[in-house]
Amino acid sequence: MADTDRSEPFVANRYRDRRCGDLRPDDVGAQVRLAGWVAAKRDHGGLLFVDLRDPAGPDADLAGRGGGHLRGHHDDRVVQLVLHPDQEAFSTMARLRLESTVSVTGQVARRPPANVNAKLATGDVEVEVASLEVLSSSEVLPFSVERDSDVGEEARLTYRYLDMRRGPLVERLAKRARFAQLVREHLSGRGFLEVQTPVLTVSSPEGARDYLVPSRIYPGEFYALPQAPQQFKQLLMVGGVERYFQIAPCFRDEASRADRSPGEFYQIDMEMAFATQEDVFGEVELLFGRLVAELSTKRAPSPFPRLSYADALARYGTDKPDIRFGLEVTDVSGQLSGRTELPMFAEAPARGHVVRALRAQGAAERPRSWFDTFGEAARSGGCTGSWLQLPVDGADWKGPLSRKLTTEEMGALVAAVGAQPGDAVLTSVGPAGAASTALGQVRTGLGRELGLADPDLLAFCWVVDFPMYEVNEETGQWDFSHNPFSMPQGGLEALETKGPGEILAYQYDVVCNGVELSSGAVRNHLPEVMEKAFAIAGYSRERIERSFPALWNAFRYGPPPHAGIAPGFDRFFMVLEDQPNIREVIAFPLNQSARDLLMGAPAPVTPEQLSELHLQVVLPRKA
RNA sequence: GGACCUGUGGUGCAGCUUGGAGUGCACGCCGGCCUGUCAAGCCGGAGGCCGCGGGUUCAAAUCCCGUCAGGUCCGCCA
Repeated sequence: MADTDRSEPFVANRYRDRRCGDLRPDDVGAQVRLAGWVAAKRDHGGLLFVDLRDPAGPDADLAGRGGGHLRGHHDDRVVQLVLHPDQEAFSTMARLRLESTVSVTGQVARRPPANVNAKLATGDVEVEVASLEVLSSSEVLPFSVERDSDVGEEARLTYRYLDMRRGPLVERLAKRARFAQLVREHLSGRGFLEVQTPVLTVSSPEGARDYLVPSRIYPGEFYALPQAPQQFKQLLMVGGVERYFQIAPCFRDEASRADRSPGEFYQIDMEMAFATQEDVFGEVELLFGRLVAELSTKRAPSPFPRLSYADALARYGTDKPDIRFGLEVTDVSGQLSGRTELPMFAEAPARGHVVRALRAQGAAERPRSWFDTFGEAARSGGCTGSWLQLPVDGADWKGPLSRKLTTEEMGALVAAVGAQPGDAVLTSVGPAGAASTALGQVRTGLGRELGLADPDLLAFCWVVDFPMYEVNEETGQWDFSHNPFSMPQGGLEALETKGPGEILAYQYDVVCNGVELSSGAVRNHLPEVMEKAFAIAGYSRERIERSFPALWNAFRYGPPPHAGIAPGFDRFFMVLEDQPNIREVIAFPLNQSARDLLMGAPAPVTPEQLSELHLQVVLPRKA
């Protein structure tokens, strides 16, 4: 690769005139000055070896491709120094702790053939130290900075800078930087204008909890950090920007998950004027295709397959399916409900219920507790879960259904899902949406446990036709199921003639390997349609005006039809890098409880600060 | 808001099921020896409120309750 170009900006100074990791046999005989960390010492009493490590260069993300898989030290950044006891430097170095920083001068020497270290890029040479300057000394470290050492995450976050020195994290940060560069280069080349939008804005009544910032000059008033630049990007469309993008900071005061950073995260926020859903899909497939091609060795089939929200739920039991493997949920309503005497199946159609089944591969001899977990999951979704365990080695059929179904019925069920000896068949009876959910959880678990998914595949897919509304469990009222600014399919006519539960939206997700990467929509740019759409969710026109004054007003002055999407930047990169959690791709992440173990945030402030902001703290009463 | 898992010298773990002296492993740390190592090696040593509080018991790292911290999940995330 072009790593020679990348190391070009290196400038010699009083600390160093070469990088440790760059020394090669060509340099034998040269006088060099090197600076870095003492990564390892091997003290033979009459001879002292030191591994001197550079800081990570601009091509740190490439380090892993060479010797990065080797155990030991930071092979691409390290060179061996040799010190002899007749020098002043010898005793100084012998006393110096690991991870102290030094600057040394010396001569590059060829190693004797027997002592070449093939694991080091610099393994053919070593530096005979002539002089040593200690630049800083390190105390005993809280944990080993060795590349592959096993360190708990709590310690890594508390001493994030030491975690970085180990190597892999900085290599990911370097790759993340290239990821961001590529996004900018690609989208700019496709005619998208990068615009930065405010971080101090107004609280929005919809969506997640806001982070609030008290105003000093307006007592009792607050800014809010944006959950996403949603309204700003739509205003840019009204303002005549043809295509917009931004690697946008987003702030949401919500609980975190392994794939969801607490507090703050970034989105590749995009919006296009005079554009359709198809236009958005086309641009995203181009962008993602390029990102994968240039940053990953995995395959990403394109164009991305599409499935409707209803199909995703029915076939995979989730709206974010991992389509890298089969084991799809099967609708067996027809097979069983008419034929069996078992009331659970027989009466399903009369209740408007469906019967769904899943081939649980290799599950025939799983413990009772495993099946009970499934049964409990089905019950909590308002469904009835049951199962059938196929015979193993000529033994009996097992599971509740083996006692309740006839041999013919069991045969039909087994045939319907394609079960084999050693498998089990799980069934779920209930409302169409819910019936597959518990089965989908089992499918996901089996996929992981049995390793059914191809690890070299990035299986993107579009999930389209999300419902516009759903019933709020608490209030019983119709709510927007996703973005309230989405255009309903069928427009005003659909809103006026269909039941809220029947109306679909031009609302879509892009999913990869079972992870939701992004939501997007064709926006509702027509005030009269908007008014009707909000009315169904119980919003008066006055409330729209009050809640979204800028957008409401702007849409009175000729808004273009527009559509967009906002792929999660951190999450996409996490999937691309196969990282188990999102903190691994963030330099200074908050922990799961939204606490910064390094800086100590959040923290109390002084009474003076509170007073200046016209705030009083009222702590919750202890229970 | 809820569920589950984890918490043992500086680090990573084992010990907990079935209570019996802080018992063990690897790394690190301190001291000594050592001229070709490269995760150097050899010898010796120090280092512990078993997260914290309460309970059961003759006796608790171990069992029970509470609490704090970290993680995973559900709710939540338009």
